[in-house]
Amino acid sequence: MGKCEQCIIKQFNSLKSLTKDELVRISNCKTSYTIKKGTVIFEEGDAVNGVYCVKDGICKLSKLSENGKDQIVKMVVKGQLLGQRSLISDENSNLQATALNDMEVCFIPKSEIIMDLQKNPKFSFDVLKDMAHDLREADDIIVNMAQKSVRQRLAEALIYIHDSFGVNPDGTLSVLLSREDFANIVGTATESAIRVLSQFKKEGLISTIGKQIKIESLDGLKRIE
Amino acid sequence: MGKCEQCIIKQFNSLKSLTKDELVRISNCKTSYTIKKGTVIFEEGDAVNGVYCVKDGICKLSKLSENGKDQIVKMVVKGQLLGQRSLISDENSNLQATALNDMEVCFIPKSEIIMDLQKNPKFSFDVLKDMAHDLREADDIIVNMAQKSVRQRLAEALIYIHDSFGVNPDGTLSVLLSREDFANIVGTATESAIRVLSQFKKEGLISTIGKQIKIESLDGLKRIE
DNA sequence: AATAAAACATGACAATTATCATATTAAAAC
DNA sequence: GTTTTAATATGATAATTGTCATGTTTTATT
Repeated sequence: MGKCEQCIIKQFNSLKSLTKDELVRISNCKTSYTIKKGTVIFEEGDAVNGVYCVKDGICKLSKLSENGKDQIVKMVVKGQLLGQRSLISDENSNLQATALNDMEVCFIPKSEIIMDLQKNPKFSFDVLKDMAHDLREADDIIVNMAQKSVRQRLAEALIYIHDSFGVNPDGTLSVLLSREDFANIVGTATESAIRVLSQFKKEGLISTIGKQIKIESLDGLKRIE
Repeated sequence: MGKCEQCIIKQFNSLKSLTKDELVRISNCKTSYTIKKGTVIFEEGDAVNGVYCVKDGICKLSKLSENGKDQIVKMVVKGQLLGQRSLISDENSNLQATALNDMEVCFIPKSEIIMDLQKNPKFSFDVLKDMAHDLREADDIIVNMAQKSVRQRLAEALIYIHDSFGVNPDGTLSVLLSREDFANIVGTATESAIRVLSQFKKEGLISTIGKQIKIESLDGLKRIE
């Protein structure tokens, strides 16, 4: 099994602020495993007793609403930490995490991380920065949900996914989502999301190869009012 | 001028985790003043170079959207800290803060707080918890915005304001908001907010005395589907 | 107190979005 | 390879919400 001290993934998240000794300690109690596409990693209401360091793959964080829809609030990709918040607030999770790909993760038990949070101010300040960033992102999402049309929100979702998670060699978005997932990101009915995507296709803003989506005109999408 | 060490307000926020020495130091460099209703405390894009400890009054945190509307993201009341996030992320504010009442605040310069964040793990863990809580709240707002009707959202906003900020002796909500503010919390047109409130009134769920709103049936509001 | 300016209210209508029905296509199971 | 199932697609229609017009009330100003 790999060692945290030597793991390159940690460069991309707060774990980089841990000392060598701390990393060695964590390395000894972590469990590293793979999660199959579609697996629910934790559910709403679950006690999440640790943090997942995502070595590969992507998962979605979503919340079930009363009308049966599953609003996607955030996506966590390679390099990021999953389950930070529940850990800190000492409450059960308010979100469900589901793997969108096959994932490779390391699970670090809560007790270890809490210890470091309490002893290493640099680490805890780093986590704080991460969280401040998430909060800022959440504010933007609130404003978008409240003030923009489905068409605008979907265009922005495509741009976001393109810019944040990148594209395959053939130019298609590297994160493969169902139309339902898109609807759940944007907060609309699946049919509406499908309709808008079809429209984008007609307008030449995107093209599709099966489920895969390729952005043909990033500028065009950005210009949508 | 009052001393932080003796201030009861700090009980309600993270400052309670500071040591006596730290509080004395902060007390010596804080400035305490009043802010008139309607004053913009800081704007989007401003560098917020400190934290406000709210001793009395309420303010709203909002973000301007492209269509000219001003989405309210959060309200900060007596006892809470204002400007935490911008402080931590070292970025300019993404939100505007506007006083809804006359406010009494203490302003603590950034450098002092950052020093404590880096030296007092208990304090920084407390701020972390606060932020985790805000994030959870933000998630809930996203889901509500995305999945619920204006009617439902407005009912929930009324319940939230009632439960979080309390009522006057005559039973009216203690936070006095314009219809436009309600619209900006719920993320709808002012006319729509007015219409829904009128409807609630007709249904006997609320009553009004001028701008003041009194909730007549909390259960009725909760039952709205 | 008279006037001006906001804020509140409501109607009429348009635009957006959801829902239901029903094809069509793609993927999974046998 | 065929059957079954799930995902995608599109039309028709209803429900929700936004916009514009206009009137009324409240609040502020002189």
